[in-house]
Amino acid sequence: MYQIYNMGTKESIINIADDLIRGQGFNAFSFKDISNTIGIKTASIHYHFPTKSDLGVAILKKHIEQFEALKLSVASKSPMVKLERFLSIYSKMKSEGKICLIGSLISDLNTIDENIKTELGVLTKKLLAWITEILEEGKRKAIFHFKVAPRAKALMILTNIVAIVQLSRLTNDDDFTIVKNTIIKELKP
Amino acid sequence: MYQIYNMGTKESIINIADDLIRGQGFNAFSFKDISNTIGIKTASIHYHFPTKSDLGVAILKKHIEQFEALKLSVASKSPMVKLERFLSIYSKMKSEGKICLIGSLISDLNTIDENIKTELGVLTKKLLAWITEILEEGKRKAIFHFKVAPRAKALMILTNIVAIVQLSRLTNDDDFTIVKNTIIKELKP
DNA sequence: GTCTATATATAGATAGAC
DNA sequence: GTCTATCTATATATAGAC
Repeated sequence: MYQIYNMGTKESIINIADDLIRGQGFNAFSFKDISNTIGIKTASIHYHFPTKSDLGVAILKKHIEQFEALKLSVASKSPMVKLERFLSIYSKMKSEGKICLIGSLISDLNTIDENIKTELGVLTKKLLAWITEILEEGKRKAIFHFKVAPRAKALMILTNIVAIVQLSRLTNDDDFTIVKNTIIKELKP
Repeated sequence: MYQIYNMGTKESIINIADDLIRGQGFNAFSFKDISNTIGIKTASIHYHFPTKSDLGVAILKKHIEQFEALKLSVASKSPMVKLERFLSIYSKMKSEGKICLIGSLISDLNTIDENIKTELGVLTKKLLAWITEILEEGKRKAIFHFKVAPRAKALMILTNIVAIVQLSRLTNDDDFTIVKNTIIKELKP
């Protein structure tokens, strides 16, 4: 309830750091990078986030909130629409030359603070559970067809999209679209 | 042909740095980490590898050589054996708590030296081409069954395994086995 | 809330002795 | 080939003025 006004700087820091993590990685970005972009001294960033880990946790909490909002916004839609909405987030990401937060932080898992790790676990499990739900609903309604357990299929799809948004930068940008389309195609009879 | 003897230190540096990259990430590991493990001063490491990037390139060339050797060693085997041999590398990796070199470096793509990037591209494309060949051969011999193009299917499998060896550290270690088994299962009729 | 100034640590890298 | 010593740069973080 407090701090309703003047939230601009704090949010700006979160958004810029988010972009930096998903563009350079957590260990490669620095407070100076934020400083250069936003026009604020590094010491001032520490006023909003005492440590780099605190900033990391804040970014994850933002993503968790955004995920919950997305989930809610398509709750009444068909499983196919839900799945396509999920995949479209990665299409946007790809077009912006970024990778996803989970994919960026997971490779640094052994070097990040325990608090970041915890929130990353929360986000990843929520996302996986949601994809599992979408697949279950789609199977029940005979929209999706697959042989394995819904959670196993959700793991397949999540790993496909998290990795291809990164790998396609090296193999071929079109590979992103190929994988995205194949995910959909393999769910059809 | 030169330097056949006394290669111990240089190879040790490569092997330890390899482990460090696949455990902590390229930007998180330092020459001091190697120094602590191998018992050699950081300045001495620079004698063998002038820059950190030179070391990175050497590690990638080692992986490319090892890949070529693996490919050759199973050339006469059935497609299923080849695929299982490929997947078993990731099983070993998983049991050692490591991730793969491609998966580790790809998330740092925007921060690594151009020379490393080039070699990473070589390794990734070679691996992808090999998986594609295996799938083509398997399809021709009616051992594997899949609807999409072999290269598209290879992208699906590669992204599955590269990402699950990382993600399963957060979701559930058993998820690695689930994905590995699902890859095989989905290739059967 | 942002600044200047500074503390402290660590990074990659080089020079030159042995 | 490895060492000591050092350079330069940059990192996260803190103290205290404004």
